[in-house]
Amino acid sequence: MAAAAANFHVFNSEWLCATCPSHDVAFCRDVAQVVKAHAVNIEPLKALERIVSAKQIIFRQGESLNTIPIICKGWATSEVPLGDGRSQILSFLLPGNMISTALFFDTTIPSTIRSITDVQIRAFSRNQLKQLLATRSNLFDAFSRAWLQERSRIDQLAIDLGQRSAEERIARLILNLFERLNRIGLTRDNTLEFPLRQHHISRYAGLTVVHVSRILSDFRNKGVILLSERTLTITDLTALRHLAAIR
Amino acid sequence: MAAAAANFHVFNSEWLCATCPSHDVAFCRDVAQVVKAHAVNIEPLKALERIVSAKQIIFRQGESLNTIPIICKGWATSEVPLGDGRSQILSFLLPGNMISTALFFDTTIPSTIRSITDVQIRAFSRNQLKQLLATRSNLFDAFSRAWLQERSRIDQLAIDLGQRSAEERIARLILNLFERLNRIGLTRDNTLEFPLRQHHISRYAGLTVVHVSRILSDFRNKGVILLSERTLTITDLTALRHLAAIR
DNA sequence: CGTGAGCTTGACTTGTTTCAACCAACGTGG
DNA sequence: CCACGTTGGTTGAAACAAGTCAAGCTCACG
Repeated sequence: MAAAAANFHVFNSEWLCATCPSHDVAFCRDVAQVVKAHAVNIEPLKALERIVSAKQIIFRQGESLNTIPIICKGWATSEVPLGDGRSQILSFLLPGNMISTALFFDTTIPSTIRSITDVQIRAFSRNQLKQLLATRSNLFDAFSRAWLQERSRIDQLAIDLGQRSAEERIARLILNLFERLNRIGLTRDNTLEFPLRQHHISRYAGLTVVHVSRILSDFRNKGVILLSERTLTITDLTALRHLAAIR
Repeated sequence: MAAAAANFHVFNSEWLCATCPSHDVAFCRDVAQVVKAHAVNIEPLKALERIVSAKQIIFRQGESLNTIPIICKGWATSEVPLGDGRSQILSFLLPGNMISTALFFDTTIPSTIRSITDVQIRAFSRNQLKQLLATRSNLFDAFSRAWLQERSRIDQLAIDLGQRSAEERIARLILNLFERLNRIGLTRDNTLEFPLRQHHISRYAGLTVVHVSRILSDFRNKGVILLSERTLTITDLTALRHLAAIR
């Protein structure tokens, strides 16, 4: 861990760190101008930097934290173990996401955070960030947006799990990830890095790995996606949207 | 609608209105002392009172509100329609619950609120409540708790929908409602008012009405619950807990 | 008295899980 | 460098949980 000044740009609900290669504003080709216009620089704050290798537990459910960690690079899961081996993934954390907005109000982390890929994290002091939030209204707004988005995402998951078929859930997951990565400039030509294993998808979508495998094969056979070597290409966006929404 | 001074007592995450019969502190027999000790009186605020009869839409998804409404009496749902007739109930709102803590940060209401029974609501001005929150730290804490609880409940729903069987989901729903009502003194001898129709349960638990009917019959036959005339008695709490948690 | 909302039950269908076998890729230690 | 276990993915057959369709029932209400 090393402390360093944080040159973050807060864009919509993403907290993008200008000093991380994958976040460099220049890297976000399409959104670069918008980011520059709306970005909030929170340079005065120091952030603890931490690098975690793939498949490690970063924070354990119930652990106490007095920092607000943000994912700068890599993918992680926020998941809740059930004790009998089962576990539900509540969200996939991508670059720019806070681990949990709930950490502003409670030091206890409600879910286990586990890295999928190698992950780079920067953690702000909760108190310092709180103070900064109080004085900078645009930063406060950015935080509100992040919070509302986190909330609406979990709502959406509950809706999907309650009402939608396996096919719809997986199609929607792919589309969501695509859109989130797209917003921060991490896609190109309908193609994205896709480090998820089938067991991640299954634990997010409430399905068995076997069934996930069948459905992905199905998508491939239908020609809507191309997936190999941790890279996913949406070859027929219209068809995928159709699979995602309509029964 | 009528404006009146609000003599609310904020207890844990419940916002109990002393002037509503069902909330009268005296009514909360078991928790009366605790409430008195921890209650935060927010008398200076005026609240708009509103009474809605059963099965009405109180607020429609996407509607704009600049108040924070609280359920004083009766039950309601927070639900998201899917457009094709399906809809997912995200939470049941009981006396003392805010319609949505998200209303602090966004005027747009993210779900449709519909009354189950006749409902009495009091709505605070968002701005006034915000100001009061800033000056009274115990009120702020109460709000944080309400927010975190709302959040943890929706997380729990997603977990249940993703990982648990129909039987488990329904058993857990009954236990949750029991505990929530118990906390505000609205149960006696393992018995609670139970105004839910099977279609409410089905839309919350992501099941068909038919299947809910079968499972409830099953619970009755096993002798764990008694349910008739909108009244539910848990006759075998241990067995119900067992059904709720263990596969 | 008729109509609609809510509940129950039976027979049948379907989506998803379970179990099992097998394969490919990969890292590791002898 | 090979033998080996581990992780991740695919496929088939059978079992099962939940959905669908349909009929009939009660009850409240205008």
